[in-house]
Amino acid sequence: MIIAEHILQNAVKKGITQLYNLNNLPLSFQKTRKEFEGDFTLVTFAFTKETKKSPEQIGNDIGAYLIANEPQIVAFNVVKGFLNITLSDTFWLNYFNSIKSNATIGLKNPNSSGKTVMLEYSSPNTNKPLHLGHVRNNLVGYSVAQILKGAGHTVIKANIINDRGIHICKSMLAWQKWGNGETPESSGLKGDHLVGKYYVIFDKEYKKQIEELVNKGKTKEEAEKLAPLIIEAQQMLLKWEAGDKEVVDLWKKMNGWVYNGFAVTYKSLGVDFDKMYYESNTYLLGKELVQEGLQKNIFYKKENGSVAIDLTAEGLDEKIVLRSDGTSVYITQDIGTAIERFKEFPQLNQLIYTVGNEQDYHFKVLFKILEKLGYQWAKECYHLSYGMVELPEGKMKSREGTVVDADDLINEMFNTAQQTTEELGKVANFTEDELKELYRTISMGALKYFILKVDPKKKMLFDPKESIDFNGHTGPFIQYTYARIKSVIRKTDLNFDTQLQTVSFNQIEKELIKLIYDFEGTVEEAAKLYNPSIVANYAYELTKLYNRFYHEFNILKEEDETIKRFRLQLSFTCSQTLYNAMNLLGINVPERM
RNA sequence: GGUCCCAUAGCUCAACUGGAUAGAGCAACGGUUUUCUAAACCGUAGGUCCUUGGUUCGAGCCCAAGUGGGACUACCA
Repeated sequence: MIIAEHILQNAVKKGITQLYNLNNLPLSFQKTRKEFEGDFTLVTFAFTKETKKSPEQIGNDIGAYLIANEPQIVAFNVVKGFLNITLSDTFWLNYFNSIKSNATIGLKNPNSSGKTVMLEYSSPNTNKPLHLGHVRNNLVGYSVAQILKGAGHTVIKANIINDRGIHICKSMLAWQKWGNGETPESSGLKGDHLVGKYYVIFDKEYKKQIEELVNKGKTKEEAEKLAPLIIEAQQMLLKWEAGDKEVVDLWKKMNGWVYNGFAVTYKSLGVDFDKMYYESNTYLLGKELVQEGLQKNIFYKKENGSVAIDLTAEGLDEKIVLRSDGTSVYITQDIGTAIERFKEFPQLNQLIYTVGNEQDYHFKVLFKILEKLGYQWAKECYHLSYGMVELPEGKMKSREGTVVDADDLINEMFNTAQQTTEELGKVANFTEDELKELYRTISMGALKYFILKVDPKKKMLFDPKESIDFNGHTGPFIQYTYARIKSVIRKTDLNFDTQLQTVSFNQIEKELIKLIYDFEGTVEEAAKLYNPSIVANYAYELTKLYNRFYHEFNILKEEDETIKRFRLQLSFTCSQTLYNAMNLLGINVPERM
């Protein structure tokens, strides 16, 4: 329990009451910056108005009070409006003793918060393989789920597969026309790639037809609607909706290929789901709710028969929720599925959608509509909006082939990991299987860390010409440090039997303990903000500091037995903290590398 | 046209949500290994935090205007 802040809060509160007879001033402590002496800092500018004293005076008053009245506080200094407070070494040692052998350091007990969250992520289309943009979605979604679990929430990971619609029919039609019965087995292609190939073929042929029509004098818009291929695809969609056996069988067959392909990619990425939804089952949901909304006058019928909602008062536009022919649009089914999920899971407190920021507007509208329909939980719906992954030349576009394919990238990373490891030549006694496992761990560590270290909200750049690094601020650096600690521990007997009573630790050791102390708050903050990058950057800070420690001080060769034991325990606790932090990111750490 | 997002070192990203002298990695340059894993460590160099005004004890962060970039604004999904 964030014990240090607790002590400071209470002591300072009492002090202010006694010194100035003031109550309920908001106190906020921050970590003291490295350049200054101290552990925590109280900013005293905030109290100048109430106390009518200078910030320096206030700092000195409170500081003196703390020294006199709180035995755990041993020193203070004042710089301008900053009161820097130092806690005793005993306090930090006690803290360390209390957590050092705790495997779940920083994490709350599973399901202890009483809050249940459904987190939807991944949500692929079944007409093409996954690319780097999807990878970011999967990694962010999975990591946020891990972090929310770490914060004690119950998390249901959900995936809604976009398995129907005109885009699926495009692949199907192209395969029918030009596929010659090709299968994943006959072609040696991964199922999702095979289907994606025909999606691209469709687009190429479709563009040809458009061009021909334009040459015959049609406008581009007319040509896009008149091209025989698109008309055929639309007919196929109608047949699918009517349950036409031939179309449905083809659809099942090709979707099956895609699912097999996705399963491989998901396994590589290390992501999984508790609940699968399929749009082919849910796309009709929401229609009857439109009737309900009409009766409540939340929606209105337009002259042409379509149904809409007016959100101009909210700063949004008018939005169609049902077409004039009575069929639904995308948001209709989103309304339906949201309601369905809260019915299916009555204990649900929150619904999180991991979807790119290009859909910010869509979700604003969706949540507003749900709110207007009177659902109390509407305000607990949250769009976990992440930025696009861009290439140096701009956004990735599937149809134009300017995408970084997920499987290709994963394979490349694997090869780089293998090559780098072989060059370093430290794995002579690994078996073949152990090596493969190690390359997987390192390559995915590099890829995942690369993506998760940046704030999900921001767009990020990926340059395929520059391979993802294995040195510096990277996943492998953290993994290496973990393995390094394990290597030291393997050489001796680590035991926590006796508590350390008195150890005078050096500056870096104290900083390490303080940093370990920060982990719990870091996890809480990351959970509050749905932001894995906070955990990623924390892990890096701890790693860097540990390496400095490792370089400057001996552990096994230390002659003073007490210090040796302390350093060993401290190293272990660092490794455990790194393990937990990386686990929140979905990154494995190797025992040796 | 309207709405929203973004702009920090040559490049990729931080900055604990308004606090102290804006930090890392990569790239460049120099150094460290008979010692627990050199995927490491130490050092040098690199900044008009897009611009201009405002708010305040204090602004990279808040407000206003401008510049540049992006997304959205379908009876597509």
